[in-house]
Amino acid sequence: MPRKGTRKTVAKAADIRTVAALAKVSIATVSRTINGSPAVSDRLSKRVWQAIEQLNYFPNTHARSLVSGRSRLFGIIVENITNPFFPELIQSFEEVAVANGYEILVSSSNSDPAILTTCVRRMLERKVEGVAVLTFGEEEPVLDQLAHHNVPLVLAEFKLDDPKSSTILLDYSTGFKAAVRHLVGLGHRKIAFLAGPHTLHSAITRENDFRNAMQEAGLPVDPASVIVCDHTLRGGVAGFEKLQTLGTRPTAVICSNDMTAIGVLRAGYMKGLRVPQDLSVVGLDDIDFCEFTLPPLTTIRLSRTDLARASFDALRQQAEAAPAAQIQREFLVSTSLVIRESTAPPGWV
Amino acid sequence: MPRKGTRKTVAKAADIRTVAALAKVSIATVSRTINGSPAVSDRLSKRVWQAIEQLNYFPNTHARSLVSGRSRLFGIIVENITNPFFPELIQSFEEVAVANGYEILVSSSNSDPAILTTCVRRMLERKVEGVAVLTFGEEEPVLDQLAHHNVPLVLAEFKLDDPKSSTILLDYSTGFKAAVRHLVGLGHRKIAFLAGPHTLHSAITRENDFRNAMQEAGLPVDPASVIVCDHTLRGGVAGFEKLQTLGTRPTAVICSNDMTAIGVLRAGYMKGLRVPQDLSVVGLDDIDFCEFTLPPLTTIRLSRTDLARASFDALRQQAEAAPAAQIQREFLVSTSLVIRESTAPPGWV
DNA sequence: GTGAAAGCGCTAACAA
DNA sequence: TTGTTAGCGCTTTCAC
Repeated sequence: MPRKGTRKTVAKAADIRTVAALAKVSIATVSRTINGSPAVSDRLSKRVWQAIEQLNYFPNTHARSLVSGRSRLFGIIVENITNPFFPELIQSFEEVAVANGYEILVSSSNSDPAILTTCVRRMLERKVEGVAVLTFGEEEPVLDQLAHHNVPLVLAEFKLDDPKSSTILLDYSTGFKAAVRHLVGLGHRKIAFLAGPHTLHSAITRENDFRNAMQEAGLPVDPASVIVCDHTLRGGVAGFEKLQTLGTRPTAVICSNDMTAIGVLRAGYMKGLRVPQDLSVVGLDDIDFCEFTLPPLTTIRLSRTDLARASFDALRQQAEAAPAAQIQREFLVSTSLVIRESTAPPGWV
Repeated sequence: MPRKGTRKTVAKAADIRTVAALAKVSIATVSRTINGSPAVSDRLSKRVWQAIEQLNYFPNTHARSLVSGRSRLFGIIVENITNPFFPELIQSFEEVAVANGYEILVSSSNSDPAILTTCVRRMLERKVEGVAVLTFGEEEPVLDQLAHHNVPLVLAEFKLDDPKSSTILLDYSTGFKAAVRHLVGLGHRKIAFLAGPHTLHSAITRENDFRNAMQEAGLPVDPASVIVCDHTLRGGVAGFEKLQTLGTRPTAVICSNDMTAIGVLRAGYMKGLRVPQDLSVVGLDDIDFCEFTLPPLTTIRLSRTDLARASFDALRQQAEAAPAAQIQREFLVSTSLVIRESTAPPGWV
């Protein structure tokens, strides 16, 4: 039989005064105890903790933030949560943040400026102490608004002329060079590139770094074999089809991200083309799934743990540094090649 | 040349008093205007909005929450963010929430009670107005703590004896019956099941519903052909291998979730077994990726939009209902079969 | 319809 | 070392 509906007059949750009363100290002492101030005697501290325990008390974050001016909240804005790279990135970011006593507010912009504006607004209202903008896109107007409100920012691959902002530079170059070297070592000469949309900073950087790597290897880049896709699986399928129409067929293709590469894998399979025997495929990101594609994908790894870590560190420094302190405003995250089974000598059996 | 370091003495962000002063009204009027109180004359309202615009003002959420006792925050706890189902679910939940003026706090528990406890604690501190616990697991102790603090709760497939909690029931039964009927229609008689871990409520329910569907179809369930996996891709691979050792080989297999099915697809491919010719495979969830597996996966669709929507509605009702109001405490989310290319008649060419 | 004033739960400056 | 007290920025009575 269900309990009666009386519910013992909904006891208002314990507040700092309740604790103080029970511990027979002032609220200031309770506050100090909670915040680990050294200026509290063991005797009182013990009494306070006991009272806290007994009342199942925990402080009200809103009150705390209001008076201290610190929310211990960071925002993170990603581009597109459908690309597995981003959930994985958020996950890493959250882990670091929570481990360091911060909370996170997540938003995905889907590259829609209107959505982005709302996100930013919401974050501003919640008084975030910093925002990691990991969209890799061009959202400068909105960023200006954040910068305007003196919110520390960390951007991927983009520098804002604001002392409160930091930048994470991604060294794709290392990864691309390794990838090209790897392919050349296998005997490939004709290497195509499936690029990302040119609205993304990262896509442009990646394409440039691919070209540089090719140049360094002394290989020409056939303009027709650099095809702009959109970083989605579907886009990879389309890219593969364009690849097939090329007069001189490349024996290997490097993709601007893993989703594109997975699209190529899939389209290739549907056309009866064998990877890696007929075509070697290289991705970029190293999302968890790469291990399980058919065949497992050779890819340029962009460590999301490193990226998350760097973003967090950048924000934390900005948030916690003394006003005039000199802080690190540029961070470098590296890439490396992970060789799996989607690459082999051309014509290999 | 960079601007000088003076930065026009960091103007403290505008607050309600600034707005009131500029609009030449009292702060009460500003507050009323912002909150859409009808008791403000058009004349003043206009002045206030102008001032707000001009100052680029927005209210401080912490102050608001502190005084009103309402945070407009919901928490959502999911099990494992590596399974694409969950990011997709979070995404949907966030959309509904934001569209309705709520914010969300996300946590993934990874089925670790310690992590869960911290999550709950953090959510409590932020004064969430409700938590959606979509872990499908057994975290009753922690839930008790939430319930204890009078926080509205919505749980998937689990009923808590607390007036502040609601339950979302998942009708897997419809989906399983459709799947079995589909397979039987194709000519299958030996249908195996790769179950989820028995620590999850949902896994147990799914297994039961599978058995019921089989019974209804008049088909026996060979105990050996029900194999417990763990809802991961790796687990699916292992499950497939066990399947291969069975004396009498099933011609079709239904999996407790898509990741398991994808594991089967992959393992099958490595063994040179053809799907669907040699083995029909059915998943459950219908994650985005199903469309792109090789071959595209036939699956029992559990709409995450519906699930997110139901969770949100449940929480909102709890949060906003008048104290004594009668509210809906049970929600039903249905499943349906999505037929793609991983199922075919046994031995079909 | 509008304003004055009393807090929401907490931190931090100041006194003791 | 401890306590008193003044707000943090806002909503919400209660007068007018």
